[in-house]
Order: sequence, then C-alpha cells, then structure tokens
Amino acid sequence: MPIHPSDEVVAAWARLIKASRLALAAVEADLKKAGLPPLGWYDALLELRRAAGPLRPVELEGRLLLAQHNVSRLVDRLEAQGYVARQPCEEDGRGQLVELTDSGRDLLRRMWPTYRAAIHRHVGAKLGDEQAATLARLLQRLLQS
Amino acid sequence: MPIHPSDEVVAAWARLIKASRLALAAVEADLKKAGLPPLGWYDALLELRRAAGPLRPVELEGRLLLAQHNVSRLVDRLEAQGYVARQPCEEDGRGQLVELTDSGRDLLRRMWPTYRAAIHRHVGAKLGDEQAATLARLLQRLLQS
DNA sequence: TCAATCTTGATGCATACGCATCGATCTGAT
DNA sequence: ATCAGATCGATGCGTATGCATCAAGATTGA
Repeated sequence: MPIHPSDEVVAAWARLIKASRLALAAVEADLKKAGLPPLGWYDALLELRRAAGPLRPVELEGRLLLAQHNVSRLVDRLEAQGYVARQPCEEDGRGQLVELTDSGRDLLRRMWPTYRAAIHRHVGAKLGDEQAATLARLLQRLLQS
Repeated sequence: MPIHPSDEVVAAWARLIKASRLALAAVEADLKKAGLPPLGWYDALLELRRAAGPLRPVELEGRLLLAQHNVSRLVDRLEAQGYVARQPCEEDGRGQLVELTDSGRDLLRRMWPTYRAAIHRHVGAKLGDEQAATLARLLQRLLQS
C-alpha cells in the first residue's frame, strides 16, 4: 500500500478543494444577494423534507456530515426563525425530534429558484450533462467508505 | 439559456460539496492528530515557495481564493509563528511583500509526509489514477472562466 | 497640479466554528 | 437491581470568518 499518492491524485485533491470552495462561495453569494439564508439552512431543511417526518439531531448529523455541536446550533438558529420545531422524543428521553414547519417548507420553496439558478450558473454552465454525470459518479466514490 | 440545471448537474453539485467537505475534514483531522497546523497554512506557504520569491498579499488572495481580510489575518498568524516575514514594498507604498522564512520552508517539509499520506488515504485509495485524472480534468472546468 | 477615485491592506464587530466538557439518559454486564 | 460505560444533545470558551469601514498610497483626468 503506497503512502505516496500519484500526481494525478494530488492534482484531483487540489482541484477538488479549490473548485468546491469557488463554487460554494459563488452560490452562497448569489443566495445572499437575493436576501436568502445560507446554504446550510437549505440543506438541513431539505433533509427534513426528504425524511417526510421528524428527524433526530443525530440523524441530521450523519446526513449533513456536520459535527454534533454544529447541528445543535444550526437547529437553534432554524428554530429561532421558526423554520423547524423541536419536540421531545418519546422513545429516547435524551433525544428530541426536529420537525419541519410550514414556514420551513415555504423557505425551501422560496430558496429553490435562486439556488437552482446559481447551480446552473456556477456548475451547469461549465459542464455538459455527460460530464456532470461522470463527475457525480467519481465524487460518489469519495463518499463511500 | 436554461435556468434549470439538469438532474446530473444537481447531483454533481451536491456530491462536490459533500465529498469535498468530507475529504477536507478527514485530511484536517489527520494533520491535527499529528500536531501540525491547519491546511490553510500549508497552502499559503506552498504558494510562496512556488513563487520562488516574496508575494504581495493581493497575489496570495487570488491564488488561494481567499477574501482579502482572511489573507491579512492568515499572514498575521503565519508571521506570529515566524513562518513568513512582512517587508515593505518598494514599488507600492500601500503594499507589502510576504516572504517565506527558513522556518516556513521547514514547516512545509515537516507537514508534507503527513499531508501526503492523508491525501492517499482519503482520496487516492478510492480512485485509480485514470479516474483521478478524469476527476481533475472535470474539476478544472469548474475553475475556468 | 491637484482633486476625485480606485486599490491595498488592516481592523472593530457580529456571527459561526472547533474543542472540551457537562448533565441526562440509555445499555449491558453482573 | 445496580453500576460502569456509552450515547445524546447543550454550552462555555477560544479562535476563525464575514461584513463594513478606514487610512494610506496610487492613479486618473481636467
């Protein structure tokens, strides 16, 4: 097992970091310009909508790849704005259930047009569908195990 | 010009963000475990070494894709640890020159084995060289224009 | 020449993040 | 039943980031 990554791997790593930072900053800037909350809020609310029901913070932690204390504080902020509601968890007295509110659902709907346009502008416009599919497939490998 | 990115583009976007965050967190964790400074320090020092001479902060800003105030404070921290030195800029009285010190060169050398192993572990081990080259090429498109 | 504007870099302030730790609860072994 | 250890979520504290602004020097144009 080589400890030296190949030049190809090092180049892929360097561009992964640069490209993601650039694209993320550009998309966040578009959201901000439109007076919308940051992307992290969308991600969290989207996971809740996908789950079609309340989620435990620890589940959000896994799905969002966030540290525990960051989930705790993100939920604080979302709750303060009324986009989610915390409820006690019956099965586990330590835990709680985080639930999407109507206002949260509405925020998802309001953010998507701007978010969608930003994804197109900063990613879609630079890749064909075929290339995007290949990129998605390769990145998927980095997410596994 | 479509405002709707295709499903392939949206998937590529989502995985770009997730994969880069996961890989970055893993590599940072390895560096920290080895008692080494964060990756941003390495990046900055590396750009200075590549430049083979002092750089203006505004040049670092462009190469590192960082905001101006973040460069200013990153250089503060690097200077406080003796890894770089600020010098007045002759040609432009507003500006300054940031120069890599011997200690900074040494830090680059000391960090690389751990960094290299981390890149291999978290990226190289999951991609063949061919795949890494394809990934690098696709990501390059996101960095252009 | 000199005033208006732009560029460079620093900084005060508010917010977000990383780290360690805590209290509360659950789990499992005896 | 009980107790050690693990898990869940919150929080205090230090540090890093984003935002707005500022001072100083460069540049432009009349």
